Amino acid sequence: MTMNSKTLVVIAGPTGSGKTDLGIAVAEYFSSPVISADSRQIFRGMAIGTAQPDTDQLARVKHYFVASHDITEPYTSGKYETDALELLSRLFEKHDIVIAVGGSGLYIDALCGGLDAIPKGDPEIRKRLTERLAAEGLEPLTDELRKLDPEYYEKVDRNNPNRVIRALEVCIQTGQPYSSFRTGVTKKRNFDIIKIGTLLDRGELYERINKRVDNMMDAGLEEEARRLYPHRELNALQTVGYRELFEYFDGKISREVAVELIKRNSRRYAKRQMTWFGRDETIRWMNPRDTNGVITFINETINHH
RNA sequence: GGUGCCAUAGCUCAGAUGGUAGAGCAAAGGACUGAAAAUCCUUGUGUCCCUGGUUCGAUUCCUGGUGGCACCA
Repeated sequence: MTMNSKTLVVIAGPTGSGKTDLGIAVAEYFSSPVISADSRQIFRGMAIGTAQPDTDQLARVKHYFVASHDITEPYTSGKYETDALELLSRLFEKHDIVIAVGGSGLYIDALCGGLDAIPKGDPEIRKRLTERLAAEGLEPLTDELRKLDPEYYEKVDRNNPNRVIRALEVCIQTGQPYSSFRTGVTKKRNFDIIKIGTLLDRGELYERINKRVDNMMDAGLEEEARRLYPHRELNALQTVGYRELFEYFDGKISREVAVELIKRNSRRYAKRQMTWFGRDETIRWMNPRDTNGVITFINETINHH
């Protein structure tokens, strides 16, 4: 039993499973702020498509990392780790419990376990590699990776351009193999972590996702996307809900098809999230509607520490 | 009512001159260390509409039915 111990309650789960509402309820109960762990809700101007908490919810509970950054500002999981930890240490001065809510598995892992200290990628190098990928294909890049980092070459998914380019850019920039920076060590945080996963029946989750997309369209997602269209190349907009509408704006698909694709891609995204979170054995899966059960679980867990 | 065409995976369809079948999409499973709502990998058994016949053997050919579509009345 440690006095003054601090606890981060993480609420994770697939998109559309009710993380936001549960997070608000739990935060209100503990009078805690919420820090979002979501790589897209962090941006301004994307409120509808990324299902950010609504104005009423934002008024009830203090939120961080929601609509806090401009879409033109490149953001990464590494920066999130730094920013979130710094914020947390300030919040823990006044709160014993802080709630983290989000669906970006890598961001949550960065926050809870840390990323290895790998130098930030140089945008120029990445740009060059990306151009080479477009011009020459992937093979010359994997060949180069074999020379610069044979160890990682053996284990990397060599069909995955993002992985290959990331490794290469680190090798080129630092002159050292990418794998030499990878320790796989989980950093110890100076606060306790309770992870809760929002678990819904697959059929129900998919129904909710489909319905939520219709609601987004009713709420003006198309207009939101039109405002963002000029920035369509930005990473922030490589996002379900916008890409499909951009295709519609380009006349490549009908509006109806775009909506169907948003639903389908949201479902696929949810499935990828479930795969990611399913690996995390520290997550306690609970019914997102069972607010009291979740609060009870949190209280009991804290008292046991 | 008549004639013709069609009926195969959740959907759209392909195919075997008779030896029980395969594409696309959908779907499912998985990977993931500074792009992560991104990116990538794997997975195809289904009364081949029903019934009877021919045949060693029928989903394939033939009879009859049922359903759909088209045209003619």
